[in-house]
Amino acid sequence: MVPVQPPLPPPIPPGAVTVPDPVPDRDAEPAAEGALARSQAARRRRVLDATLQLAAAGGFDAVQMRDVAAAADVALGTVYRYFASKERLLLEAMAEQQADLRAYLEVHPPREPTPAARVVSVLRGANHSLREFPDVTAAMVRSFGTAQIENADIVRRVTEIMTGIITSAIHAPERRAATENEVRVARILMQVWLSSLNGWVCGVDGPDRVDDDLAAAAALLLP
Amino acid sequence: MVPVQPPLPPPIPPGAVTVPDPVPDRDAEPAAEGALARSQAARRRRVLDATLQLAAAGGFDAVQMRDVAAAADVALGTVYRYFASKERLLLEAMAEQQADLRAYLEVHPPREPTPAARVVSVLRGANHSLREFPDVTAAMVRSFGTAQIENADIVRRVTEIMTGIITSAIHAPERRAATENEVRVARILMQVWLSSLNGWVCGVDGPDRVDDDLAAAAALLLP
DNA sequence: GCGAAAATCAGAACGTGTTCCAATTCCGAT
DNA sequence: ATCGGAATTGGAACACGTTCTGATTTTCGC
Repeated sequence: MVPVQPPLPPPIPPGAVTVPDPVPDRDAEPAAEGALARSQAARRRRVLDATLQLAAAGGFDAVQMRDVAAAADVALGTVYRYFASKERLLLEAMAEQQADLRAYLEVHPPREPTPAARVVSVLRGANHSLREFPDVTAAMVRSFGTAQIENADIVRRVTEIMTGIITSAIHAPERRAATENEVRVARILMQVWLSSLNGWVCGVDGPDRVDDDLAAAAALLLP
Repeated sequence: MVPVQPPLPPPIPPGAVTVPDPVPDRDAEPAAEGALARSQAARRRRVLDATLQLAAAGGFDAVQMRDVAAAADVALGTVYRYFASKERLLLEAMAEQQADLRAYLEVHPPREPTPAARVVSVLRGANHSLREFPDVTAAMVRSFGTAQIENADIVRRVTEIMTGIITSAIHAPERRAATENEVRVARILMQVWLSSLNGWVCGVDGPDRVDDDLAAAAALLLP
């Protein structure tokens, strides 16, 4: 079992949190020009980094909005200008993490011969990374489980990314549209994944259970 | 599709909340004798009823501990003596609801000819009831999704009841031990169920999606 | 450069979950 | 009937997410 090396980004290299890269605010936006946009992107990034840093230390409860603001060197009100709630903040971080995983897998698709083996390989790799920062995972999964209507958009984005990752694994390395049935199976696997993660971060099951659940489901649902 | 009639208990007949039945505190405890135990059981019940009543009105946010205490005619501290947190309060209500469903199904097992059809029938019936009180469902599912380590026991209880309901449906009406494979399948279906409910209460999907997801999963996993 | 508009800041303030405490009431054994 | 201990009460107090406000700074079009 080759552990897919760096699927999820580490929650933060503990130094260098000031003035990171001037990426555009969200993925897919045409990179607004001025200095404002630049400093805003930097601020947003600092807030997200501070969030991950705090979550890595003590999980959901350690992500206190006043601390996030302080660590990001930003006023509390500014945090709320960028992220409408603590929940949203963590969900955006989760979406970013999943998007990073997807990007990584596009460069390093799984090589196993069968769909089931590929799916298991990808998800094991992801879980491996999640297990290295259990508190970050717990914070994100918990936010996911608490989600309200006002965050439906990010929740949807996260589930779509996860489903996309799984469908890609099903028919990787060939890149073609997924069949209707593949999408159904991928959705089920994503649901199993989320529920299983929830069971883990709640302390109901050990972390291995996540891998086991997914392996069992993949074996039953995929050739 | 015969909607299984009253699988989940209605959140409360809006009247008659004072001094309900003196059932023993939890299921399976030998009904302690004295007046103390009796009044305690009544108190506990009032608190749970008040919780459901408030949840039915406005969901998770409407269940405010001070209001629960007032509605149950009990001091705030007493609520916390019985339920260590708001989350726990809602999870215990959820466990009770699921236990009621299980009890109902023992009397009215599904009659369909195939395991898949029986499972779909049972879960559709349950969903039908859940949809009648969406705010109650949302409150419970949300508590489930937020669960912490200190509530691992109830979370486990709930998942076990749900899994048990599904395994029973798989091989109902004959009552025998479930095979290892049936348990695996039941667990996957339970996870799909929970995830799907989460998607519904988050506003990501419509309520029909829950039925659809379960039907699709059952079709893929069961004969 | 200059002025208007937007963004940010610092901090107060509010609501709700949770904890704590002193006073009181209730139960059960003597 | 009474005493001791446990349960309950009413309410204050605290923590943290969230909102609000007025002052200050930054950005951009002129």
